[in-house]
Amino acid sequence: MYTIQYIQNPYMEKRDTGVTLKTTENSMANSTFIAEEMPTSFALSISAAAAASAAVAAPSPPPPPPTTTTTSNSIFDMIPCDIGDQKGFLDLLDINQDFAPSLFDWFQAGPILPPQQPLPSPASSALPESSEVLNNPATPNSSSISSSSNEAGNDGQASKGGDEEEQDQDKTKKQLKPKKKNQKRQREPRFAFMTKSEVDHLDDGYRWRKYGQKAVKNSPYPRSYYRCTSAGCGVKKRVERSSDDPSIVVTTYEGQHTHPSPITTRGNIGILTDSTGFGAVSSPFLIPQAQFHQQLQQQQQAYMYSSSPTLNITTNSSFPPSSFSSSLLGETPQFTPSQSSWLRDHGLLQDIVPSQMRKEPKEE
DNA sequence: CGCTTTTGACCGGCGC
DNA sequence: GCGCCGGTCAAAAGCG
Repeated sequence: MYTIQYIQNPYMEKRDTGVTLKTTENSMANSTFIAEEMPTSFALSISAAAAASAAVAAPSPPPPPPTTTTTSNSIFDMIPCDIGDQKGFLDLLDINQDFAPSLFDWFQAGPILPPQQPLPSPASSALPESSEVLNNPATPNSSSISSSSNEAGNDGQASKGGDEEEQDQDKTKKQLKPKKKNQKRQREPRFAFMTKSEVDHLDDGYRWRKYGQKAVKNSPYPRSYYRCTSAGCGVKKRVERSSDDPSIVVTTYEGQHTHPSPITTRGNIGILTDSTGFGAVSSPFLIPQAQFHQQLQQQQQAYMYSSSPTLNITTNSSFPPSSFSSSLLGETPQFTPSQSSWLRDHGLLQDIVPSQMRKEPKEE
């Protein structure tokens, strides 16, 4: 099972506000995504075993303990992490804050549609500024984010290609990009989650190339930096093991993929597909925004009519499927077709599914 | 041979 | 201004 929690400051502490996504599947694990400042916490549970069922937790009640004990191998066991940034998760995502960001939103990191059905849940107001999501599940690969910093990151770097001349100048400058000083580089939306895993680098369906590794202060474990290998795709991710709990891996994603997941392409995601409808998975990263919006709208409508919504996202953002309701905590959550597709489209399930499941279905 | 990982150097931001 | 730290670069090594 995966437990996903949304925490405001994942890193430092798991806050109340959190969403927990729990999935219990064969080999699934628990992950918790935490988004900063998420007003309410919600939990989502998915039981993969059943085939893609998921439930979302309800909003208000005190957030469940972040630590779940499951094990899985994919990213999807998330645990709350903290992303260093102070910025709100929404900011990072570039999401309209009016709509409370949801975990899903986060995943998709894309623009969100206006809520068609305002959720009753109050949490919304709170979302103001958090920006990162963490999850603390206990599964195979989890990681937490720490986006804090200032990141000077580089997204902005255009550098490389940019001017070769610069390179000539100095090697010293090699990496420099003429960034404008005043202009801090804009950070791409980031999303972090923690997963309990023995493997540091989780298989999330995309291909990554490691471009750096740094020792982390106050932690015996190094942080690894990965970049999506697809041409033109600037998505990056950081992976580090929690010093508090070595079994937990914190993964932070930054940016949006501009291409489909190799896995998807290959049809690896099958797991949930067929029966569950997770099939044609397209993670949020994969979908062009315009298209994504359309899908969302359609999906939203679908949700509205969904007869048995099991998941509920409590943020004010109605966005994601309002149908996700928290009804099923603890039990095997089930996704309605529309829900499934929603998750799928947003990359939730896809991302959440442990690689194991995708690759080698286990029994657990 | 091509791609990925390793690893030391370097840069920019931030705090003191 | 200086030092620390996070993040990135790129050459070299490793691997299939």
